[in-house]
Amino acid sequence: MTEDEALELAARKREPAVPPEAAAPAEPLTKSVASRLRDMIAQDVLPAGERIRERAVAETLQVSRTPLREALKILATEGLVELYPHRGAVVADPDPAEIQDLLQLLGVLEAFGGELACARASEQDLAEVQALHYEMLAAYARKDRLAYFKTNQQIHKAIIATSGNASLIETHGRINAQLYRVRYRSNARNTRWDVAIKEHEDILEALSKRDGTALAAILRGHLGSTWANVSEGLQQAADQPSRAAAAADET
Amino acid sequence: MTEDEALELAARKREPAVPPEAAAPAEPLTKSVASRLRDMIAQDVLPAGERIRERAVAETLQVSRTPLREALKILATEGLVELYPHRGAVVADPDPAEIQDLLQLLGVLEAFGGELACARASEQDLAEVQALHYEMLAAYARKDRLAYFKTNQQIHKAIIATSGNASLIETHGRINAQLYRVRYRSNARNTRWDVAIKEHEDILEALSKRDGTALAAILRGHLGSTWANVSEGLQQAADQPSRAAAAADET
DNA sequence: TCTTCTTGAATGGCATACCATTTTTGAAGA
DNA sequence: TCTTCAAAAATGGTATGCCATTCAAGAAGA
Repeated sequence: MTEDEALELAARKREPAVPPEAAAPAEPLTKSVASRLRDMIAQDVLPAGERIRERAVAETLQVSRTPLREALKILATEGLVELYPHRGAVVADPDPAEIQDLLQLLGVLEAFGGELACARASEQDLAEVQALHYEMLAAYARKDRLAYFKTNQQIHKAIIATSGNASLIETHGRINAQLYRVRYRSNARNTRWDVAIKEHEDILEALSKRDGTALAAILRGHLGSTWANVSEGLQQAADQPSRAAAAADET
Repeated sequence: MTEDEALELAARKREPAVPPEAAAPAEPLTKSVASRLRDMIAQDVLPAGERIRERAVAETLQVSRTPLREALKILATEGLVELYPHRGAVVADPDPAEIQDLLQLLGVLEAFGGELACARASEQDLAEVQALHYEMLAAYARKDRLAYFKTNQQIHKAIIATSGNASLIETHGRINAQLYRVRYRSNARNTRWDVAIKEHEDILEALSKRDGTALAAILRGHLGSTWANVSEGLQQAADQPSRAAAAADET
């Protein structure tokens, strides 16, 4: 990875000669660092609870500490990391209560988005969600959990996007990001897959009928299933500690 | 102001001799700069749409550009300023559509908070809200718009706080901050003061009865009144430009 | 052997310096 | 007088260095 990034850096420095498009505003380093950190957190490259050492991570990412620190402030505001004065940053590790709070809030946001979507969506928008739904069914048929997870996320994102409320879209994205890791893990061991599929059928039906009230109710409850699965997973993890936790105990 | 801040700075540097309490974690500069900027934006010291010159503002605040820039990243994430690559930061200036989106979202958040509050609030919590309500009535009786505004904000904040959902509290605060300026101005010219009071009576009644459904409905609609007043104010401003805008035209 | 204190290494916080891009200004030409 | 272009000033972006605080290791004492 380090080599690729070095090449990328070199490419960036070469560019100024002939900018392909004057419209390209040249994204600041801070922003791209923030994106990469988000990915690293989502993919557990930076595991929850782990301390982020500025100098080490800056070197890994081939940037100086300044943009890294600015990116960390952003992630802290987004709730993905926590900052302790003079003690550095650690990747946020929400406890069950926080996860439940986040899921409930997300449910409320999705319910609102669903209502608006029913009122404002174009036929094209509805067709796109329908298409994603079929893609998800395809992943389900193949028992491809990863594809299922991603398509599922896309569907919810698409519904929110068609709400047309920019602040809602923004806020939903933020809350969702805080839950990404948890939901990803939950998806991997989901024992209620068929239930989720059924709920999605209901979601699509309400949406195509433009029944905002019904859709809102379904969406708000939909994450209840997620919570049931997540809390079950957490319980299981508590009873039977993972290898990682056991290894940590050995030190 | 510069002198006070210089003194404050000196005080900060003197402190390390004998820390009064070891429990005081010494707030980072970035955080306090962010707070001050938030205040400056809320109070129109930094007017909406205005460009923020890093070097100038840093000097005013008696800090270097580093913590200032970190603070700006935070405010940008919060939606209070907008960052344009290589072109700097400007104070966010939401247009009517964005304001309406924000108000609707805030309404949904408050409705959710109200539901939870009805379910979870202690008698003590309810008593506190009731007390704030009477304080607000006092301000209304005195036609003290500023006191009314602040108490009003406190009431809504208190209800959300008793919801017990940390993410909701956080998110609500953020959306509310984005609307602070607009609502402050709106309050100053509100022609529907009596309507707002009536709605607050209803809010208190539903809360004391712990009727979550009713409270949610009222709170969600409550901001509709705010929107009516805000949009009326914006319309008026468009018809009859303010002195500030006129002065700007002269240049 | 365990506890406590001291000392040094490591880390984060902040300021400063330099570079690239953008904006402004003013001079030349139409 | 207006437009265009070029040079310079200003501004934001990034890297680096120094300082204060925290953390870790080891020595001294119980």
